[in-house]
Amino acid sequence: MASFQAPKGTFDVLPEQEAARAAVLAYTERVVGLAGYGRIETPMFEDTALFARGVGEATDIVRKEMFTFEDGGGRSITLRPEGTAPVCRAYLEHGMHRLAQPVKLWYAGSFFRYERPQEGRYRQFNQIGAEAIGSGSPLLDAEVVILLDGILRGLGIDRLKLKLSSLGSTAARMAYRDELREYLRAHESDLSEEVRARIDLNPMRAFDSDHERTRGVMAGAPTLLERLEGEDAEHFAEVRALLDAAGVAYELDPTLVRGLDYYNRTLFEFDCDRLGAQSGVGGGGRYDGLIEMLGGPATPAIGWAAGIERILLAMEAPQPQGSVEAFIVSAEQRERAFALVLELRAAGIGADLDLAGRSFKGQMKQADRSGARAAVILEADGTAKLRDMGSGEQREVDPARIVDEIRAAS
RNA sequence: GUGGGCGUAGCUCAGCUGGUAGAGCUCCUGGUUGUGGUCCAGGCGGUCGCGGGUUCGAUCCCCGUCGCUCACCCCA
Repeated sequence: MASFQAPKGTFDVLPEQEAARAAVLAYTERVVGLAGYGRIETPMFEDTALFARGVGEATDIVRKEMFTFEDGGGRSITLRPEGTAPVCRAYLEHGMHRLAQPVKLWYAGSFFRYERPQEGRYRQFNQIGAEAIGSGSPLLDAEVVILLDGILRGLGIDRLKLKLSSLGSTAARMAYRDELREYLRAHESDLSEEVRARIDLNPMRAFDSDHERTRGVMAGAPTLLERLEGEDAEHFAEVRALLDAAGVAYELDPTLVRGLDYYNRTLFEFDCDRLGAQSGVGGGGRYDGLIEMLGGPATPAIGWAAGIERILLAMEAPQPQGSVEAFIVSAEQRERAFALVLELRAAGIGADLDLAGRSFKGQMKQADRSGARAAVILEADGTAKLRDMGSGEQREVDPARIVDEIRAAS
């Protein structure tokens, strides 16, 4: 038993798992790249206040899930729990409001949340995300939803469900929350203890309760979508029409609540039932007030994030890792084999040799395991043979022309 | 933070009502003076998570602790 293990909620990504992750990143880059998104990288940690203000003091993330510490200079630092606030910070810091709007950015990297791990949930996890800042057009709402939908489906994830809602304007949302709170208080005696405790903090959560009498109460509760008015209602109708036109299926879910304070208007989430309890693969929404909250000018924006680990869980078993093309087998000519391996690699051909002192038979076995299509057998008399590991065919080759022979064979 | 399940070889696991450990896979060697993917044989590999208790004796019972895992909360 090893004396050290990866810290709780963290994990190693082993070589055979990297290919699938790389594929997710490559595909994401292609899809968002075609839509004009440029990649941005922000620090793994930020000033704690950025998240406290940006994400919201009342959210679970800020109240109990942040990895916060003091640096040597007495500054309060937090390992980033999400990507939107940092990207907005960078937008402001680099004066991106001077660029043509909207500014389209995407990112991929690790995020940190101090939580009890479970399937699809880790303390250090990875996300891909996209943010489009500087436009309130419903076209942009539709674009980002379609991008994530395209990425997820393109990666082969099926049994995917898109839930869509709108929170309306911040003012409308606040008004609705007050109305809901009043409604809940009026029926307080029928509510479960947990729901009652959250009336002030997060009344929307009451819609998710399993408590029977609570459900009864909520069936008669006003919903946010019913309260959408004026421009908010128009905006949402337009987003829906655009998604319909694009053939993106969704279901309206007025109870959809994302646990971050900065959202307004369009809200969406992709669920996959292959994931168990943590069924959310990714989601996002519009956050027209965030930039202003961070000290910038009023700037509309929208974005999403998706969990790479959850994407991987939802995907079919992925493809195997890469392998070398040629494996050099030799009995007592390791130096010669080594020199040949170096020569092949220099020529751009993946090559390897036995590095464990194996018997001849063991070397052939390793050649097989390595996935190499060709094995080169160096004989004691200086001659060489080229063996096709797929067909088993083998022939003598000119030792001086091995690189060419292998190149020709592949 | 709360609750359930589990912690025996690198991996997956077995171990009956307590008598100081087994299998399969993997890996190495041999079966073929050298040729892999099948098969056969042998071998390497374990402080039975850790600490304490009960007992003549504990992997097996009890307590504690750490870890993993699933779920709640919430979220990726």
